[in-house]
Amino acid sequence: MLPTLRPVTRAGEATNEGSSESTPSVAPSPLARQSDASAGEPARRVSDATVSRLPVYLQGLVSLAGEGAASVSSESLADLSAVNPATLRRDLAGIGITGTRGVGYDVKYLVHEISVVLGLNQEWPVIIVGVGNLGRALANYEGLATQGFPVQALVDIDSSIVGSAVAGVVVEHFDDISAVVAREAISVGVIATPAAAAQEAAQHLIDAGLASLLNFTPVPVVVPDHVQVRGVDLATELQILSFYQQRSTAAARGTGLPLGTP
Amino acid sequence: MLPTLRPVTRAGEATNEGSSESTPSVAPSPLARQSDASAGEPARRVSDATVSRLPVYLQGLVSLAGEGAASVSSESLADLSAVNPATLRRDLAGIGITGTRGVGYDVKYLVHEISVVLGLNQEWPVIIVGVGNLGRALANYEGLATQGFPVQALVDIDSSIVGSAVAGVVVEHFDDISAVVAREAISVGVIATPAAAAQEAAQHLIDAGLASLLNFTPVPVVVPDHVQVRGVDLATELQILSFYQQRSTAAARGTGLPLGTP
DNA sequence: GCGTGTGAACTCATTCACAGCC
DNA sequence: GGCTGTGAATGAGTTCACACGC
Repeated sequence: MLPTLRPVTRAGEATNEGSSESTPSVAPSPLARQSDASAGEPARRVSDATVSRLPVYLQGLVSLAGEGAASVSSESLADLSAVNPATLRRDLAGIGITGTRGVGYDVKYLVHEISVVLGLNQEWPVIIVGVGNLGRALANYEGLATQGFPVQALVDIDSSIVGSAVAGVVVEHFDDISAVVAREAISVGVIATPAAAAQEAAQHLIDAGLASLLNFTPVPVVVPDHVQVRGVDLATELQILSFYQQRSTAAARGTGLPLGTP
Repeated sequence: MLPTLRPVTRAGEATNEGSSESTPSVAPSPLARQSDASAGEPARRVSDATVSRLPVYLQGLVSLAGEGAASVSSESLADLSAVNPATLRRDLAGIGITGTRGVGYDVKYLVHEISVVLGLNQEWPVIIVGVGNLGRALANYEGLATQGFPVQALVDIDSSIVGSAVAGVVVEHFDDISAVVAREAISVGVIATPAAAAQEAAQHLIDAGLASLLNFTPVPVVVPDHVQVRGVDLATELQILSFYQQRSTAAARGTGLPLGTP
C-alpha cells in the first residue's frame, strides 16, 4: 500500500535566490504502478474534464460499496455524481474501464481501477508553505494523512515560528525548501502564504522540483507547462456565487427581464 | 498569516486614488444593476467560464490599483491572471466593458464594473449548516464578513450545541432553517456537515428558498436548475493533483529524462 | 428486456489574426 | 505605433440515439 519513502537525494544546498534554473533532480515518487490492465499500451490521453470527475465517481462508489451494492448502472452512478449517464460511460471507457451490457459496472472493480488511475494506492507527501492560521489548520487536519497525503514538512519565513512544532512537524525555514523537499521526498506543495507571497512560494516549490501545487490564495500563480496547480479560494467561490445570486434575484424582481424563458 | 484577502474595494468605499471616476455611493437599497449601463437592453448571457474568471481579474486589478496604475493593457492583466489576452478581452466585452484602443482599460472603472457585475456592492448574508470543526473555523474567519459575506446564522442538529454562541452568533436548530433563513434574509448557504448529511442539508436550504450553496463535503449535491452550487473539497483537489503527479512521474521514468525536453 | 459502448451532431470555449480606432 | 474589438478557425466536451452484447 504505502511504499517507503527513503531519502534518496540529499541536497545540502540552500538555494540562496541565486540559482536560476536549478536541478529538477528530485525524483521523489515511489513507484507508480500504471493501470495494471495491459502494460504495453500507449499512454491513454485522459481528458482534464474526465480527471476532475473521477474523484466524484469514486466518492459515490465508495458509498455504494458501503451499502453492499455489487454492481451499478451508469444511470445510478451518474445520478449520484450529478452528471449525464453518457458522460459517465465515456469517462470510464476513456480510462479503460468496461462494464457488462445489460448489467452495469462492478462496484469493487470500479473502486479499485479508479483508485489506481488517480494514484491513490500510494502516498504523496505534502509540504505546506506558510504556517499561519490556515497552514496550521491544514497541518492539523487528519483528513490529509488518512487520504494518503501526509503533511511531512512545514516552512515559513518568519524566524520566530521556525523551530517550533505544529502537528508533530518542526517548522523549517522557507529558504531551505529545496533541501526539505528532497529529504522528505515531497510530492505536493501547498501554498498557504499571504496572497502577495504566493508567486514566490510557487517559484521556489517548482525550483525544488515539485510539479503539483495546491494554491489557497486568491491570486493565480504562473507556472510552467509541466506543473499542475489547483486553486482553492473561499473568496473566489463566494464571488462567483454572488454573481448568480444577483442574477437570480434580479430576475425574481421581474424587471421586465424574463429569466427562464426558453 | 491567514490568506489575507484585502478588503476588496466594495463599491462605494472610496479608494482614494485619482478622483477621475465618480464612485457612486452605496445606494440605500443596493439595487442589483445589471452590468450594462444603458438600461432596457436584454440581459446579456455571461458565460460560466467568464464568470469564473472575473474574481481573478478583480484580484489582479485591485493589486494594480494599489500600485497606483491608472490603466492596464489586456496583455498585462492577462499575465497577472494567467489567461490568454484574447480571452480577457472577450470576457470584458461580454460584460459590456470597453477599453480604449491604443491605451488599454481604466483600472478604477474596471474594478468598479466587475464588482457591480459580481454583485459585490452589496452584502450577502450567509448561513452555515453544521457547526463542527470546519463550521466553527468558517464562522470565525473574518475574511467572510470583510468580503461582504457576513455569517449571520448557524444551525446544527446536535442539541448539545444548539444555544451556544460561536463567533457571536447563537447556534440554532437545524429544523428551524426556514425560519432562520427568512428572519436573517440569508442569501448563501454553506454546507459544513458530515458528507452523509450533505444532501439533506442542501434540500432544506433549497426548501428555505436559497439558490446559492457552497458545499464543503466531498459528495456532490443534486439541486434544481435554478440553484447554484460550488464545491470546495480538499480531498477532491488532492486526488486530481495525484493523477497528474502520477502521470508526470510515470512519464519521467519512462523517458529517463527530466520533464522539460527542448 | 436491459444497459453498455460509441458514431455523430451539437454546443461551447479558446485562440489566432487582423481590421479599426486612439 | 499600440492596443482594443471581433470574425473565423480550431478544438474540446457534452449529449443524443441507437446498434450490440448480455
